[in-house]
Amino acid sequence: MPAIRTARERAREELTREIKQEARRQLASAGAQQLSLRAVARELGMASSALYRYFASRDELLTALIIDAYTELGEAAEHAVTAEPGASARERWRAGWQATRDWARANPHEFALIYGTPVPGYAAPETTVEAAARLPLALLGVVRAAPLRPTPAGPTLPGALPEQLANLAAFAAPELPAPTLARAVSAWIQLIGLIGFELHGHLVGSLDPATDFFAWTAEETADSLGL
Amino acid sequence: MPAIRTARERAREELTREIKQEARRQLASAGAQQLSLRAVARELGMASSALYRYFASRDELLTALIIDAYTELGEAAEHAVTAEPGASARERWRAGWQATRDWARANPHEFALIYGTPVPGYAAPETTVEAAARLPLALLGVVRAAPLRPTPAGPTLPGALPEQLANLAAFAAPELPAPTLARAVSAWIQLIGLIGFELHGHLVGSLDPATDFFAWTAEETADSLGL
DNA sequence: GCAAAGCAAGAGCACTGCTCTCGAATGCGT
DNA sequence: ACGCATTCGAGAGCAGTGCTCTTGCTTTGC
Repeated sequence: MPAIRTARERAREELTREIKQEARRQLASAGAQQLSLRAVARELGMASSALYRYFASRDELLTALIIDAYTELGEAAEHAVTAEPGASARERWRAGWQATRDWARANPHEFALIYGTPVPGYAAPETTVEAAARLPLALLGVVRAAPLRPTPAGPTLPGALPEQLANLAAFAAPELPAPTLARAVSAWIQLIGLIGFELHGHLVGSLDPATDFFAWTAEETADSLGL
Repeated sequence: MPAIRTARERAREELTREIKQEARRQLASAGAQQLSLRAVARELGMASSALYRYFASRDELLTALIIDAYTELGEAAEHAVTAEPGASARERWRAGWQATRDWARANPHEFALIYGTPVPGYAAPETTVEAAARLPLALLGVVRAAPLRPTPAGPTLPGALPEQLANLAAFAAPELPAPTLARAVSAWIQLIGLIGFELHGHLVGSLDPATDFFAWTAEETADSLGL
């Protein structure tokens, strides 16, 4: 793709960006439910129908926002786990967890968009999975790079789980023992689940604010992995 | 409340039930997003405006469905953990987990409604919390009734967490040690988080179908609690 | 038996996502 | 430098939404 482009192409790109930007603003202030194409167009001073030259549908706009959110969260985590070169694996694990929670609390609607109920009937095109994988891969990177202490043997892996884990390990972490990989996936779910619970009010009246419980959970999962 | 009621009251009650029933049908087939008051009214052969005599708003109808879903899930779990009188604590734990997943897979939209993104701006009136508590209390009941094996001391409880856990224990499980209670909450989050991941497609391409991973997680959490 | 309360229905408002059409601006090949 | 095809913005319009208000009718309680 050449750096030199026609005025039309540049205008198109810029407008596409502006639309996403305005949509994101509305998303952040009112949530995905309330995101309205007409309101976006209104705010941008254009006809609502003109918007369809840039996004074929509301869902397509949302999908673009989903990818952006995954990417942003993934980058935040990646940056956190690599920020301190001399940091121990446990410190990097902690940093990754904290960065994830911080991002989620700063962008609750974006978090809900990617880890909450899928908004349309269910549209996760291939394009999203790469962006979606960045957070778990960043966390997994910490585990892979760490000298793992031995951990108590857990329950035996039932049924097809060893095979599933082997397939997963094949492209994500070939050197990791299957139980460790399983615990890493568990930790990822625990991370997202806990943040979701906190954000969606399921801990109100018990462990809310969840700051300390979150920190404890980070340590507990690190322990379970042998970090 | 007397068993004898005016025809009007009986009609009102019956219609309220029918509205919820039809709403639930639409919820189950298309999700909360698509639930339309007008469509419900249409299906029931009445004017949409008449519906507002029974539910003040769409959100109120949804809240009613939320309470029903919490209750149903809670009852399913309660039944599961008490079904086999002679069962061991671990077996009852397993049964509670399985029942939760089974219900969620049979009622994915209902599950998303209660444990996904809050649909309105955020309306969790007091009425919902009692119903919402049934599932975690049912699972906690298994832990309380069990003779717990000693478990490795986990990370120290940071900051205000001991106090939060003490408050929680005060009305939910006074006899449980704080770390065990914390692990129980973690297990609850793990349960819901894992089901959410499975249902919302976050495990596609890795550990989906999640049946075996789910079973393994149930064992792992039971281990961590000393069940 | 009658006033009061509860009720259903219709019209209507302000929205929504989305489509189609039509003139204007733009880019490319000649 | 011109002409044509593509791209674009805007407007009108469709079908649908949640919700309100008014208008009559039915049931209830005194």
